[in-house]
Amino acid sequence: MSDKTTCDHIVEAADQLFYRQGYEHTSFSDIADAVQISRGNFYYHFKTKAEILDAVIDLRIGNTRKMLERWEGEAKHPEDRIKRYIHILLTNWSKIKYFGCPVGTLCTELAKLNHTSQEEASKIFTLFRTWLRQQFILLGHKKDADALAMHVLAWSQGVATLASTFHDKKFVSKEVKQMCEWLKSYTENATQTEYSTNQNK
Amino acid sequence: MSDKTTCDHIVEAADQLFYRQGYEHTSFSDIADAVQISRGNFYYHFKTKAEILDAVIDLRIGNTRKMLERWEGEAKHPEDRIKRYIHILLTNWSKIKYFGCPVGTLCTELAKLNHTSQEEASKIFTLFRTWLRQQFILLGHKKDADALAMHVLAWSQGVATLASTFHDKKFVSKEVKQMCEWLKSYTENATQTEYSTNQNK
DNA sequence: TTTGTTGTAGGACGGTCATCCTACACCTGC
DNA sequence: GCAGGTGTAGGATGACCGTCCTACAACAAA
Repeated sequence: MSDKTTCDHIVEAADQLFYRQGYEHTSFSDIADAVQISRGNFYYHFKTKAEILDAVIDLRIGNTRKMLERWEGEAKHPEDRIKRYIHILLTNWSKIKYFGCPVGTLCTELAKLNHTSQEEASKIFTLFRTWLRQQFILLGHKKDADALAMHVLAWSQGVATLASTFHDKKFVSKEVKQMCEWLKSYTENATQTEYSTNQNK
Repeated sequence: MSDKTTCDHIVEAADQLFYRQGYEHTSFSDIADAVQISRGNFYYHFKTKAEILDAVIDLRIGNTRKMLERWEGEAKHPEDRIKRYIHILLTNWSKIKYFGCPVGTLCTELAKLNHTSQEEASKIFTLFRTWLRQQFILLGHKKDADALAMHVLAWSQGVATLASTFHDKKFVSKEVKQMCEWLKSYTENATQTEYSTNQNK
């Protein structure tokens, strides 16, 4: 906390505001108020709003990477790891209820703005995709791993979207349960022994 | 075409622009340019931007209702009707590729803006939900009908979101195929005879 | 012809936005 | 003490936004 720079604080505040209000609907003043900093002083840290966005995306990529690594430490079995992903829908329910999935909603917004950082934002999705794929490979689904990863991604995305529209936790719980059952059917005939903790490179 | 009022043209142009650029990112000038009308003259037709949004939502509700009725005429078997819904992902691919699902993205945006018309927009979702539920009831899944409807809704939403992020048509085709297969498993043991064309009321 | 309604054109308004500039406080090294 | 880098404060700028107003064209009814 003490060693965080003003720059870090700006990016963290922007991260939250972009999630809750959207990128475009968040002004410099909003961020300035959140960080308790002079509005005009932003130029010293970030030349443009797009630069803040890129920093926010980088932050999210970093945080996601850390989270995935943590999950790998906490759960050795790939099924349990994938379950961690699925369960974000419940653990982050209080936010998802109002603002949906931070990744999906950002990508959607940037697509409509035809923003330069669209591809950069999609990298957060790709991070999850690659990680999920790796888990499915470990489960023995080498050929279908990417399709399975995309399927999990899409499923959770859809649930998040409907969750924020209807604010219905029972629906989310039901879908999470279904996803876990579906996952189980892809786990049962997998060899239990040879899971490697090593990722790609 | 000839009997359309200026008002209709405004709403139709706004409908398209809200879909492609988002509600907030679309200005009065944008709509005015599209309709070839004086910018300041909007006040005569719509007192506020929110009023245009409500008109757009009403238009979408009307169009959706018409489409569902058309589907009912074209397909007598509930499975085929639900398939029509699933296949929008492919028939509207050229738009979904860039802008996602018009319903989901609007609801998501309005949620972040904390806009008054959030509930109104969610009615478009509810329209699909109710219709899908009815089809599942006709398929003999009286008890689970709503959950199944929500599942189809969520699944297609997620696919649309990832489709607009990765622009990958193969993925969409694959998921559509899977959805149809999944649907089939809920159709096979349904009684083939007694499908009623009558809806609720 | 006059009156009134309906619709349009174009610009004025107050506000907000991203951006940019300048003045100033703080600190470190000389 | 002084110079120079680092960070901050606060306001200026110009563009754009939603909103609103007024003048005017077109047409129908009186």
